[in-house]
Amino acid sequence: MPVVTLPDGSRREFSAPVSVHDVAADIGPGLAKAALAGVVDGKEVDTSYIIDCDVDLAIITDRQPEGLEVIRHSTAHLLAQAVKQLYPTAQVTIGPVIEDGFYYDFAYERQFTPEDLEKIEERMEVLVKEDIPVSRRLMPRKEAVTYFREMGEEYKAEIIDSIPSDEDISLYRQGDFEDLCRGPHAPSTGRLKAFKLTKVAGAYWRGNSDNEMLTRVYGTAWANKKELKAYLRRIEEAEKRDHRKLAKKFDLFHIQEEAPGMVFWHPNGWTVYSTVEQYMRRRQREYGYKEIRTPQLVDFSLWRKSGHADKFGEDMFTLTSEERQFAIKPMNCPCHVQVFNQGLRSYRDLPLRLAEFGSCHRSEPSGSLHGLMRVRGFVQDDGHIFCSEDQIQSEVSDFMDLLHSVYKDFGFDDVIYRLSTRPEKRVGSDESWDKAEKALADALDAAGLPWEELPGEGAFYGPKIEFSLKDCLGRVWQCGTIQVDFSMPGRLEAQYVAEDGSRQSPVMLHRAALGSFERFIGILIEHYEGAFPTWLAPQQVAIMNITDRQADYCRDLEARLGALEYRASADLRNEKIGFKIREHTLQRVPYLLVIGDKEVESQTVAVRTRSGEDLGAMTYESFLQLLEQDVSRRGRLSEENA
RNA sequence: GCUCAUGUAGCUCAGGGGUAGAGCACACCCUUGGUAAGGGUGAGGUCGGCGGUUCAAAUCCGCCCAUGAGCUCCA
Repeated sequence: MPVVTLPDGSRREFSAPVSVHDVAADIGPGLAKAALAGVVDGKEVDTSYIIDCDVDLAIITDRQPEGLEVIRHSTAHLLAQAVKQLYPTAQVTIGPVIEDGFYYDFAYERQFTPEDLEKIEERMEVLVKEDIPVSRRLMPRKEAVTYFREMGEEYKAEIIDSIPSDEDISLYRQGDFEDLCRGPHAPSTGRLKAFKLTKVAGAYWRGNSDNEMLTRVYGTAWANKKELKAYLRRIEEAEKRDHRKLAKKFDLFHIQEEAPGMVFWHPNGWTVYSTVEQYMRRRQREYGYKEIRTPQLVDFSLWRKSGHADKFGEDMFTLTSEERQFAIKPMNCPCHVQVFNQGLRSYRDLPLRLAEFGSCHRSEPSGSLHGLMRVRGFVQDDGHIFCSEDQIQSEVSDFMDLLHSVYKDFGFDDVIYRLSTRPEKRVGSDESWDKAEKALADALDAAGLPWEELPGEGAFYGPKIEFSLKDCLGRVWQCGTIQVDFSMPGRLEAQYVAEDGSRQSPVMLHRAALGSFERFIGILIEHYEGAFPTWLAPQQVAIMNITDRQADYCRDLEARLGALEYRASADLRNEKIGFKIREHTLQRVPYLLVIGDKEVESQTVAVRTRSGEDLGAMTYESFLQLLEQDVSRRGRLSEENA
């Protein structure tokens, strides 16, 4: 006599064991139709699961996130079934749910092509129409291994071996296809109504590049066609914002074959870049940093000493001159230690904050290059703080202050904090780690920030905080970081004289707010879709004459604004005003000044914004005030000032 | 680095074993026009590079380079 308690607290009593589906049907026919799975006493089960004792039950439909996962997982199985029918010698491996969809990896004699994808998707549609019921059964481990091995599914057999021995091995069958799976699954293939295979790609077995490469099929699946369509539209939106596309449209930068992964900045892009750089320079000076500059080429022996040669030797660009081997610096830290090491340092010098817009080169794998987001030549807004252990917390707090106000100025209000703590392999005493981890955590807590701990994810030389920001599409980008380093100062013999006259190694904090200028500007381009706020806009004001009669007045305005360091230029081309407005609006110039006889006569400017708003005629002084206000607000979303 | 795809005019793209195409951009001419595209004329390409097959290759084949999507990696 099972009693079923539903999430709303209501109870239903049954005279005999019932399935989840029966309970749903007892509640209502609509729910019975919508049920995809159930949660019995906290465990996800199929709708066919038999309840034979008193339980808590929640019915899962496609309205819940769990339901969507079931749909995606079942669609992955549907994909595998279609593949096995079309390519019987293909072996199935794994097919998990991922964000917005799923994938399935197959081992096959060749990689699938986009044409295969079309065929597979067609077959999936056929299988959905057939509405094949899905059933589950249990099998002892050994038997399961033999079962899959006999089917020629070596990978599946291997997976079973890695399942903890106390777990049941469950198999799901739909028609001619049976797969190892924990479940739950949709009750039949007919329930899968909105999916699309999106791409094929290679992927290594078990994610290890030493293993063979499988062929992976990616797909997306949703509760209904409408959601699928909305998803595809979202993808299109993101593609429109692609910084590589916008770079062409707005003439910001280019990358060419002869210098893969390195950026040729054009005047427009470089204006943004140098504005960001000058801004960072000013902000860091405010926070007590001394700017320095260190060499690009450094003898390989320093990289051996710092330990980078061992770990990253292959990924450094090297060259030989007069029989000496050099590396182009992949990072700035060892060079900053060299600056610290000049002269005898006292505890009174601490904390010493050194900053460099350090140009670095790393030989990133060719396949990983991606526009400005992953490059081989980049510039970090790098900084190193040499301090004592006691100073860590206040230094971290100060840095977070700086970082927040910087992010706000760039229009990012949403920051995610992650603290990575000691890994198994590490240097430094446990006491030092205790102290450093606590200092970082305390700094986060003191600022009242929500943070997540990533245990064991710290670097071997110390714990770190990573700062990620969310752009306007909700995408997360890791930019800032602050890392405690117990190792490098010792390796590179950095010392200071302590109060008691003894020699001590300082703690070194590595920190960056933007990460790399390249990547950060890439993020800015996508965040703003090329419509930079006025302080960053490559061109801030376009001055357009209606006829040649106003040319001199336009040139005069251009000169006056230029003298005040505004980026204004006159467009005196023999074109109609509508044409010029269209062009500069598309180029996202914040302010368009229309100059006709009326404006010359009254010595005013007619102002139009890039959003199409007509602000009417105003005096030059009024416009200047408007412009100044806009620029000084930077990218801040709220009215408060820096 | 691995897998698959792609590479044609400045840009976006069509074409495809037999004289290289469009739109936009560009140049010149006409037009001096008040808030998102005025008209005409013209110039522009060794079809990513190297090699092969062929009477003939941008087209088919091989290698290389770069790019794109993933995988691996990311101090």
